[in-house]
Amino acid sequence: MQIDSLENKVFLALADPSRRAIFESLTRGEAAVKDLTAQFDISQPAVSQHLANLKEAGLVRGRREGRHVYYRVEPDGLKPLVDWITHYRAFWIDRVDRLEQLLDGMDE
Amino acid sequence: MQIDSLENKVFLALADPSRRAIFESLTRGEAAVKDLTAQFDISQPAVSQHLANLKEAGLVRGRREGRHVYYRVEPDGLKPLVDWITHYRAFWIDRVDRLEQLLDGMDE
DNA sequence: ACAATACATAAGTGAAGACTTATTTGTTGG
DNA sequence: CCAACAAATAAGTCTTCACTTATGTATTGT
Repeated sequence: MQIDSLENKVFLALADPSRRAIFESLTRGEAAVKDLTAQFDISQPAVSQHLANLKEAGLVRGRREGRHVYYRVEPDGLKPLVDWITHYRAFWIDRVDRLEQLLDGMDE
Repeated sequence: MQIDSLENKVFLALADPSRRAIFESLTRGEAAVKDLTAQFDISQPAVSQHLANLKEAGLVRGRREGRHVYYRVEPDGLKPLVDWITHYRAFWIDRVDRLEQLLDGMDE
């Protein structure tokens, strides 16, 4: 029994193709659950569950307007993912830098 | 029955915390299966299975040397992930740019 | 050659997860 | 108000998956 970090939630949320497809759709603009349900070949509850998952991961935000709930992408939602990547990317760049330094030193 | 794309494999591979931990460990340097098994609290077969998964996703590469198999990070392995992110990040930046253009236009 | 070491594969198990249908909860138009 | 619509939640099913133990496959040292 372990609390999952936001980072883990983001990775888990994006691991599912349907969820990524929903997220991608939302990057093209706000949409109500109804619209998303029409757009994909899964039931309305499935869509709602995916949205709840994305919301839990901080990737998406819901806004009620009358009978509809409009979802939109949360701008900083991908930050944990970006941070994770840049962290390890930075490591490689650092290694490359150090390699270059080494090579430069050998030139002299 | 559906082929899964490399993109999907990458997302799936990184969705598991143990697998991310193994990947992260490998960014700190090449390691044999034995070393990784010692490092984490799971069995050797579990480690091998995770490595096979990471390899299938193009995130990792194995090199046999005698009885040992040394694994290392595949430098371009994260590219699908980076591409995916920048694709949608580009969309937001574009939106921000257009918003700024609009605001600039209103100044005149 | 063979015992030992390192790793991979096989097979089984329990938990998590992605769906479904059925129902409940909000919210409005008539 | 209430019939109808929109979305969320409940409950059940079937699959996927992360592990385990057991076994197979390479590759050495002696």
